[in-house]
Amino acid sequence: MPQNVPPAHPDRRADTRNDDSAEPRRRASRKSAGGITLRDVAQLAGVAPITASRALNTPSAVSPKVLQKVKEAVERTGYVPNLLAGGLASNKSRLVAVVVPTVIGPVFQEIVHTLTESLATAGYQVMLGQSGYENSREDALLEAIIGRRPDGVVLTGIMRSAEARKRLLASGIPVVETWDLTPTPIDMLVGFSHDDIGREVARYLHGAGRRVVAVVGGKDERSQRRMNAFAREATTLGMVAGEAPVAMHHVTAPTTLGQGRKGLADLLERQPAMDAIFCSSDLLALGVMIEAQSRGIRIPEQLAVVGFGDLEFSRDLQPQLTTVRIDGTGIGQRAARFIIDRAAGLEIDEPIVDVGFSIIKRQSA
Amino acid sequence: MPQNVPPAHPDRRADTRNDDSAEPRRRASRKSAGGITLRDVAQLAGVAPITASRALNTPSAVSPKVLQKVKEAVERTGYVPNLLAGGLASNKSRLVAVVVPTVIGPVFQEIVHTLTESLATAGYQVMLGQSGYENSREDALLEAIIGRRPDGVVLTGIMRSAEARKRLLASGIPVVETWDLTPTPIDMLVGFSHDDIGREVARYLHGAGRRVVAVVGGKDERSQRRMNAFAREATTLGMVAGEAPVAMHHVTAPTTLGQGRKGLADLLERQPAMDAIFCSSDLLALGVMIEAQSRGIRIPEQLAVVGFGDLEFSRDLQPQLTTVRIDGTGIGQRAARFIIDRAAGLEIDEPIVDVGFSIIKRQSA
DNA sequence: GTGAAAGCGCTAACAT
DNA sequence: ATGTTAGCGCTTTCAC
Repeated sequence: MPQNVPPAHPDRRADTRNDDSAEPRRRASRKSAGGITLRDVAQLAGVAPITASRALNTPSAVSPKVLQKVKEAVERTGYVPNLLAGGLASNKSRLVAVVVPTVIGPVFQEIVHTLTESLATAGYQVMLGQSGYENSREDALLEAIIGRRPDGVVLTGIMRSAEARKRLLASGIPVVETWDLTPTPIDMLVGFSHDDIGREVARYLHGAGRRVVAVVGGKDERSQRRMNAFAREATTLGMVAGEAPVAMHHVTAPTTLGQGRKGLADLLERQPAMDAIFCSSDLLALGVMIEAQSRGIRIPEQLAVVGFGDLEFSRDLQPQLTTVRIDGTGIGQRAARFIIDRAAGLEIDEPIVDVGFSIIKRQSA
Repeated sequence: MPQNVPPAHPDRRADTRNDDSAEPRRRASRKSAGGITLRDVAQLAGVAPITASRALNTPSAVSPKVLQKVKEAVERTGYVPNLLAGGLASNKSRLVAVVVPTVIGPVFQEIVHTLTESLATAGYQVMLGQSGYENSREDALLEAIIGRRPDGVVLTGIMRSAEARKRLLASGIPVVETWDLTPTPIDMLVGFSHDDIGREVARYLHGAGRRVVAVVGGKDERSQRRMNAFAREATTLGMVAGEAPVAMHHVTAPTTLGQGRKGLADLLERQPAMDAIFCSSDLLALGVMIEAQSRGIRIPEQLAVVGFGDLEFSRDLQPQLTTVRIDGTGIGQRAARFIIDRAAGLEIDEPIVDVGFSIIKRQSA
């Protein structure tokens, strides 16, 4: 005789169709999304919902037979777990917020790409936020992020207000700051020193025999730090014309090729003696090169050009561009690992990483 | 005043436990995230949770007095609504999945940027997905997306497998396809015709007096369509050398400047008579220009070059690059609007939009 | 290894 | 205008 199993998981929705004479009218059950739920899968597999859940999340915790049945049921129904519900119940959203000033421009592409890839592989999705170069809607963005209860936040290239800092800290969400070495990180950090870069580039040009340097640089804070460190070091090394300070041409971010062209034109007037230019992006450097070429200035003979970013095209320019390379992929991977490890409850022994940079020596300088 | 009343025991006698003592044995309550919840805010404001909810979501539905009190309570506690819970309850996640082949490269930047911006303004967040140019992990990606129950999906520049198509359709999530004009869209569509572009560019070059054309193009499907349409039209117009087909140099996506240089070198051998090249990206075009320059080939006198994408730098090149402009911002805005309107339950009268393109005539062709 | 109960934090539906 | 109730779909906790 077939054992009459009492309904292990009564269907509440079906309940509403029962006769309503015995009791005052039952409330209409609220409408569900109508999709397949874990309950449906479990029912089909003949197990309790929790068992189906375990079969999907910790397969080793159920018997092979059950695993098989559940898998079949999933297959048959096309069930896709509701991660909103799962996240609410488990307090793990498997979502990581990535904040960049903007995705326009080549600067943060590599890091966004790598984060998205690495995290996807580990079962996390990336939520994208753009902070702009102004601090305007930073609060709204922060609210949107915290509201999703992400398992981590990766901050790239932005200056956060003290208020924002406090709220993030208070939220308890793991935070990885990148693209800089701040003295007092909120939590974890993967970056490099903009000051060091400026200094090293100055030394490199000095070693290459350059005597009067100039700068085309973006106005954003980090670019400024590279440029100022460069100018200081250059001055120390005597790479200036007489008493004049290092000539600097400032442009607004995001930097463009056109700004590079204008930059050279401007600097040529202000400091005709210069024989080397440090640009705060490869795009600016390309602009400088194109402008130089159209004026018959030969690179590197008359003018050395150094870029920043090592964009994909830089090695194929004519002449090949000497530039500063940042390992965006490495930064992304480390940041992803930090978040994943933290979510797994692992200890992070060294939460601050300096990934450094390298000067890629090519023909232009 | 609302108390922490122990949950009223549901009238379930089906429970077969027979050792139930008179006193309800208290299980350890499951740990909560520990954060401030709506309940806390409501309590502080002296109202029911639902009233606090209304104060936040539909302020017009509550009295000014209550609104004020709730706002104060939010302020005091630093409460941030849990959107996971809200999404689960309301069946609206306020999340939009955006899928691009890759964020590397300039092609999809504008659209991702605009979508993120527009949707953020409307209170939606963007979840980023990268499909790669292969169809490999498309299924895993789809699962990750559907699992979040987004209010919309924007698909950009990808070929979806029939299986993926079916699942998306079945999920009931509003879908906006972009970057192409497919004959049978899943749902909504904002795109342009790659065939038309190829055709128009051929006509333009013909009108400019060019007689033998060639192509440097990416191997991805849409690039191919532009290139093939271009070659067909060029052949029709007689822009070929004798019986020879239009010379085509194929490169793998993402396209690079270096590939453009190699492309010109290759084409120069295969079709020395050519006087015009259509490139499937501005980066390729720049490569062609640089290679031409290093060989002493004058543009546009000896060789006309047309790009695709109208990157920011293209107008600042020497000579300025003639190219095809796609309004990525416009596409992003329309796609965002489609999703927002659909989420608001509005009718979409014309769910298929052809945003067209324009040939930006500059010096290179 | 499996399951019942009890929520996670919020909102829809109904009631006042 | 405000409150009560009952879930949304899942996982944690505890029990066997």
